[in-house]
Amino acid sequence: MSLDTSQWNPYDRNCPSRRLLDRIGDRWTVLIIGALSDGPHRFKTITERVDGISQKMLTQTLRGLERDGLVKRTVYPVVPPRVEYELTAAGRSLCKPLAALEEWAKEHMSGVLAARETYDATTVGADA
Amino acid sequence: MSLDTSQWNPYDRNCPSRRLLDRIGDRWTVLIIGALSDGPHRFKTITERVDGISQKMLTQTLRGLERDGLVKRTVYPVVPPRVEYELTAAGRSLCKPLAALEEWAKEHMSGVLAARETYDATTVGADA
DNA sequence: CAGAATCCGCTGGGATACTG
DNA sequence: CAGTATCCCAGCGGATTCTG
Repeated sequence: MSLDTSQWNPYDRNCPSRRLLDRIGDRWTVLIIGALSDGPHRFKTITERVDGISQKMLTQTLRGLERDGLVKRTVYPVVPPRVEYELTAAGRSLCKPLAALEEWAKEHMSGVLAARETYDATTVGADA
Repeated sequence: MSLDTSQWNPYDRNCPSRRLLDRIGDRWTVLIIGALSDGPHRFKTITERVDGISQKMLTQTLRGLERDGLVKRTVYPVVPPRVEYELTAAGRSLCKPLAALEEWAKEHMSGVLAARETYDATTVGADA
């Protein structure tokens, strides 16, 4: 592939890679990619897997991912409509990094919770 | 450490791990952790490294990271003030996953850009 | 079922001014 | 230098309604 990664620098406010980082770090993107990591799924299935996502945000995020070439959208001309979403090769390559993030979150959840208690207890003076 | 990760599920809207995922996927968190990955740094240094971040967001994000036990804040009682931020052990464990994300973004930037052009060209009908 | 469209509140986040 | 405090706007994103 011979990719020149040196030309992209997310630490520069004007670099497109910063916005890409925004997208993939997006609250819903992480979960949607995760939900699609085991194969193609219908719109409704994703809604169920990603608990609490609104239909608007799901559509919107999927469109963005499709535009970025990370997800492929397939419409089956049947009634009622059947639309399936699946990761492209690029999309699949995102699975591992995002899964790692998910894994990190789960592993450190209790530690973070504990740290917060300590912090909040130490930061006395905010209460009446 | 024997961590029971099975109790956390970010796909559940009420699980705290979803919010943690939000935090670490945050636009600024990724860059700030990255900026601190090579050692302690002063407030101003981070501002310069993370191009375009406002002092408000830097303070706010750093406070959140400190509260979560990912960053340690050290104040040197000198004048003018000198405050250094450094990653804790937990914070350092986040470096690799986030660096992977950054790396992914840089590697796939050009592909994504190309995909967008194709998509936008295909999606004719939005104009005029 | 899959989605488009609309209304709208909330807050993320920038700009600016002030302080220790 | 390292913040804190305010003002304020844009847009994220939820709820609801309507359609093919």
